[in-house]
Amino acid sequence: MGKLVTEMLKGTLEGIVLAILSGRPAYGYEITAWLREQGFSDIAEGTIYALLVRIEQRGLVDVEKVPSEKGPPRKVYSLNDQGREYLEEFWRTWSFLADRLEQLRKGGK
Amino acid sequence: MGKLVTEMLKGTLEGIVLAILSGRPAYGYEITAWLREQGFSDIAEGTIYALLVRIEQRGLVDVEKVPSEKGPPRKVYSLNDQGREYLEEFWRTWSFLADRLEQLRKGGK
DNA sequence: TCAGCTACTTCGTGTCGCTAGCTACCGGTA
DNA sequence: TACCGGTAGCTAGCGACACGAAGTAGCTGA
Repeated sequence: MGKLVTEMLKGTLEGIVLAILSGRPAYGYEITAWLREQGFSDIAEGTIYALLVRIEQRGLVDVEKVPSEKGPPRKVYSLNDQGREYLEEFWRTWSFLADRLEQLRKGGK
Repeated sequence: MGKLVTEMLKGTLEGIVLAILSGRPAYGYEITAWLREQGFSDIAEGTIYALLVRIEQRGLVDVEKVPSEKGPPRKVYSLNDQGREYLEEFWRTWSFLADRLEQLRKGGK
């Protein structure tokens, strides 16, 4: 993947992370690893941490510091009510966009 | 729509415009109007023109200046072979993203 | 004459992901 | 003991992109 996906991730990566957190609490390192497994081969570590800080400051997640057996303590994030609401708004916006795109793809060729 | 869609448009708006041009040649004012009809209520005019300049400089489109009955001459853009190739690459990237998102939406709740 | 539509251009701003670095804790190995 | 690699988080500077606001210019009709 290249620059194309990088640009597309702007705005969607946030929703992706919130969607992950809606399933289960998680910490940054874990999320990064999971994303890489899913094929987002070149998502930068720093990006995830910065994103987590952002959504924390917006009050979309709760944070708990949990000691790790191997390494420094983990910051475990979990989606709160406000975050869940925001996630739904995200899905609405995403559906809107995806619908237009799908129509364009069909009509365009 | 608000800031959410603005961020999501980064990277995708380019593909949207290219997809439009793959159906038929068009000029900026026309594209803006069409997008607004489609529900992209707050796409800024300046954004489209800047985008068109960008894809022209990358050699994805051919340009022809056509006089208008009412107003200054139109710059009509049409997708060339390079643009068509790029559009396919865009669709591949988009599919990848959309697939992950769809999976997340299903699994997440 | 001047408002209003058509059509394109440009500049400054904010957001976001990337790059590239850093700190710090732990285990195993040379 | 010294060092490396894996785990875990943080930060500063950068480039790309959409937005907002303003401007230029051509045409029509009141």
